[in-house]
This record gives sequence, structure tokens and C-alpha cells, in this order.
Amino acid sequence: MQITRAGEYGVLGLLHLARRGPARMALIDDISRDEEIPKSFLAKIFQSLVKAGVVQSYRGTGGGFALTRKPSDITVLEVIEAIEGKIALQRCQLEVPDCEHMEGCALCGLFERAQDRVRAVFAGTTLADLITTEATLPAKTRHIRKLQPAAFK
Amino acid sequence: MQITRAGEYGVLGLLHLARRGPARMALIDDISRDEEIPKSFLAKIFQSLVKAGVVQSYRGTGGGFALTRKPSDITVLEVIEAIEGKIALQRCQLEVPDCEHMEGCALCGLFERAQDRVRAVFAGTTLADLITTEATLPAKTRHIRKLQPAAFK
DNA sequence: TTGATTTAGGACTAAGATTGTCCTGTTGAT
DNA sequence: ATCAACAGGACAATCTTAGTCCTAAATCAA
Ligand code: FES
Ligand code: FES
Repeated sequence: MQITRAGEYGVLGLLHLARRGPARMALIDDISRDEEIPKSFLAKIFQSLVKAGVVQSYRGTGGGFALTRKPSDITVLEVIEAIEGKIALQRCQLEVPDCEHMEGCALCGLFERAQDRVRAVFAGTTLADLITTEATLPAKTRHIRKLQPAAFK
Repeated sequence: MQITRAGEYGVLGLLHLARRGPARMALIDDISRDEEIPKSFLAKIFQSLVKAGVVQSYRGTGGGFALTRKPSDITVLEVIEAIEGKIALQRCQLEVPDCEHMEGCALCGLFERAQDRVRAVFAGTTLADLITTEATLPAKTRHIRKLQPAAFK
């Protein structure tokens, strides 16, 4: 599976949360508006993130979502795989492989190596890293501009 | 775009050709049968490879397909991108980006880095490499078993 | 307790991509 | 001429993506 909008929206949504600072909550409605992500789709995505334990949800008035950990402890890999399932460059690389050329095929090994590289890149990047990078980008071309970074413990 | 069956079939088809040795031709019919790839689909795929200059086609009786270069001069990247277009982990990475979060978004940079790694892996592997790897795999689990490797000049 | 607010979860759908098939050429050899 | 083979386009079935929508459940507040 490739990285789809769902994964991208998930990371962007969490970045929004991360920029709010520790334990600050945000409504789906607000995130959706600020990040320009379809609301009901984002709601669905955040359900996966709750299940994966990346965020916690609170219902009712004054509720919303909050990160369960510091942004520097949440990797992009974790977020994307929580939403899309394990990253696989090709069907042979899935948990239950469904490629009929299976069993030690040379090509498979290559796909696996490539996939490992991708996962390593994502595993080595946290939400905090992305926020830091964001700060180095020219302000007018930066995607998220509604909130300033805040300190996490 | 992820690596799809078309790309996989393309590489497998070329490996078949490579195993035949220099300038030996093969019919779509034969490749299709030996590699267990749907014939008309493979025919379509090979059209792209002809256009990309990786193989040459000969029509009429005694025709078929032959590699235009040594297997050690054909990279997997080249083959896959000839068939599927440029490898992109995500839509932001396409030639004409269609992501509305564009313009210096931090996430984009990350996707780009991951994608570069993938392309590097594929760019660093040739058909000859795959054939060599194949030889180290246990015979009964090897995918392609119809032909033995032959020396290319 | 009633009602407003907010997430949870499932069913559903439209559009697009993938994975083919099929038919009609075109080219070349005999 | 005729047969063998690729070329190319139109078409179709299936799957995936990218959502929407509706009902329920939890929570808070008056
Ligand atoms: S088993 Fe699918 S490409 Fe090797
Ligand atoms: S522009 Fe699409 S994720 Fe950055």
C-alpha cells in the first residue's frame, strides 16, 4: 500500500495537536477546519489513532482529543501504520503474502530491502522533528500556520 | 503509486529474457507460459519496455523480444518506472503535485527522502544482480526454474 | 432529567486505479 | 497470399481510496 490521504491527514492532525502544547485538547471540528481536512474523514482516522494509543479522546462538552505522549516520542511510522496498516511496497511484503511467485523469489528480497529503508526513514522521524523542520520553512509557504509551537515537558 | 503486478511481471519477464543469454529471442507466449503471467497483460507490459528501449521487438515468423543491453546494464528502477511511471510514495511526490498542502510542507520533505531511498535501492540493482541472487536460493523454492543462466558478453 | 455536545462505529457510495480481456491492425517471413 | 508475431485501443470486472451519513454512546451542564 502506498501512503494515502488518510495517513497524511493523520500526521497533519497530530501535528496540529502537538503544536498546541502538552495536554491541550482539540476538537475534530477545529482540526478539520484549520488543517482543511474533511471532518468526518478525519474523525474516522482519529478513531484508529485512539485505538493505537497515540491520542486519547474525551467525549461530551469540553471534550476532544489530546496526545498521550510527547511529540518527540511519536514516530511518523507509528502514526502511518496505525492508520494504514503495515507499510508494504508491494503485495509480497504483506503479513500474509498473496503473491504466487513467493518462496524465496529474488525480486521479493529486493522489495523487502526497499521497504525496510522506507520504514527506517519514518521510524527515525518524530512529530517533534517535523515541527522543528516546519520552523525552518518560509512562513508564507508553510502549510500549517494557525498555531505557534509550545513547549512539551 | 505502489509497485503493482505490472511492474513485477515486467521484471520477471525481463529476467526470463536475461537468462536466455545474449541476443536470444523469446515469444510473449513462451514467457507468459514459463513465468505464469497472463499473456495479453504481459504483451501490454512489454509494449512499454519497447518504448523505453529496454527490449527490442521483432514481428512476424521467428520474431519475439530481445534485450537491447546486457542484464548488468538494466536497472530494476528503469524497468519499473518504464512500466508504472515514476515511483512516488505519495501523491505530493509526483511530477505535477496535486496535494493541496504543498509549498514547503514539512511532511513532504520526509516523503521525498523516503522515496529517494527506494529509488536508490532499485537504481542499484540490475537484472544481472537478481539472477545472481536467484542462484543462491534453494532450487525448489526458486520462482523461475525453466532456464539456466547463460553468459552475456 | 433533559438536553446539548462530542466521539464511536457501522453502512454506504462515488470515483479512480488495477488487472486484466478482446478485437482489429501492422509488419515481416516464406 | 498466408501465417506468425507484435501494436494499440477499447472495454470490463474487481479492488482500493476517499469520503458521507446515520445512529448510538458517553459526558457535561442547566
Ligand atoms: S514473490 Fe512476488 S515478486 Fe517475489
Ligand atoms: S504537501 Fe502534501 S504532505 Fe506536504
